[in-house]
Amino acid sequence: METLSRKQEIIVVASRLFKERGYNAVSMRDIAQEMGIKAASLYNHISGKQELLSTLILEVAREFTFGMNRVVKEEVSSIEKITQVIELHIDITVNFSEGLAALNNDWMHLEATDLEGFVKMREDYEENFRIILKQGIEAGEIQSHHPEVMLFSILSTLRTLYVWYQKRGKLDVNLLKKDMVAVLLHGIVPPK
Amino acid sequence: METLSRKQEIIVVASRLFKERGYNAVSMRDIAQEMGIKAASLYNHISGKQELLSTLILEVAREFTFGMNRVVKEEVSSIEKITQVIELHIDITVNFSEGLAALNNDWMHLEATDLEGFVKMREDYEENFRIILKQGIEAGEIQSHHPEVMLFSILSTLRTLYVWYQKRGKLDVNLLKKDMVAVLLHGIVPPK
DNA sequence: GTCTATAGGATGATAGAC
DNA sequence: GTCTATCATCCTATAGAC
Repeated sequence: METLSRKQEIIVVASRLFKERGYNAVSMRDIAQEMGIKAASLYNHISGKQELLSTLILEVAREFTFGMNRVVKEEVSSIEKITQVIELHIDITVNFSEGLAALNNDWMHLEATDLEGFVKMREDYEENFRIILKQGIEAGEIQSHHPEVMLFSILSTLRTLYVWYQKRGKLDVNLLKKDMVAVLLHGIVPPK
Repeated sequence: METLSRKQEIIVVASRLFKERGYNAVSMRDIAQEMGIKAASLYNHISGKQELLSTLILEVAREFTFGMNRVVKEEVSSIEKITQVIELHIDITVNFSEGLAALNNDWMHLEATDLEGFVKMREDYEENFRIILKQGIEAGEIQSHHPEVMLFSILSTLRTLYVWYQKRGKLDVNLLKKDMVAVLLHGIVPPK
């Protein structure tokens, strides 16, 4: 239990450095120095640098997969599902903001087996989102624009949220959800 | 003139690799191998790895600064200015997509003097965009949501466009502009 | 759990031959 | 303009003492 706590501490430090400089620009010495120990000591708690990356990324990826699967099963309108997806992203941003940086920027540095699993989860996630949008279009709840443009537009906003959320002082989460849903669903131009 | 062409060739190869793996995961040996020469030979054309990064990033950053300054001077409505900014991003995405990856992901690896200049340009750019939004709100052209949410939402979509533009087969640029403006300005929900 | 010492290899860059 | 050879430094990771 003591080692588990120490391991977690390493992961927290590593995630902060990965976020600031990227996986490849952070050395084991950097992480160790930040903790006040020597690099060799890290290996008593973790198997290597790769473990840090995959732990960080896969934990967050599973949150997304789990959350999306929950939303898909709901028996509500497409608009309501999209609202819930937006809220899911904001919740994950608030709770896993450090891991999100690794997931967004360093996923390609995962080792082969982890990479494969990650890409699969990501594709499934996008496909579920795509289906929700298409169902909304069929039901007349959503504009019949090219669904890919909408999917991409919403997803890139939500995926980058972690960068911006920390730069501003931590905002009220419920207010942020409300504003974000409004802007992403209805745009910035008032109705005529 | 011959050397200039060779130099350009190196930059093209480097930008592709940087985009795929990130600046720190690409070695001079990787770049050289891709060109069929040895790493040492690269130094006849460029001063070092840093020059490749700063050349790529600053070229694109200047395009943004130049384009934004042009839009700001126009005597048109705020909505029209935002439309022009969206089109500016799409034009740059189409013409400088490789450099955009470096700008988005590896700007923090610029050396001190270049980094300073880049951050300044980026802040000025955002501030100009912010002013356009605020003017639009005052004029009643734009919803009075928190301007930061709108700014962030639009900018993160536009900044990530390069990832998505290449994944799909190259789309018709004018159609993309039209769809993008529609989604970003009016959202995805049809007017009641 | 942390240390020192070190293996074994990659990295950016230079010197000098051709 | 490209090569070989090489330097000095950094990297991840291991072995073994305390």
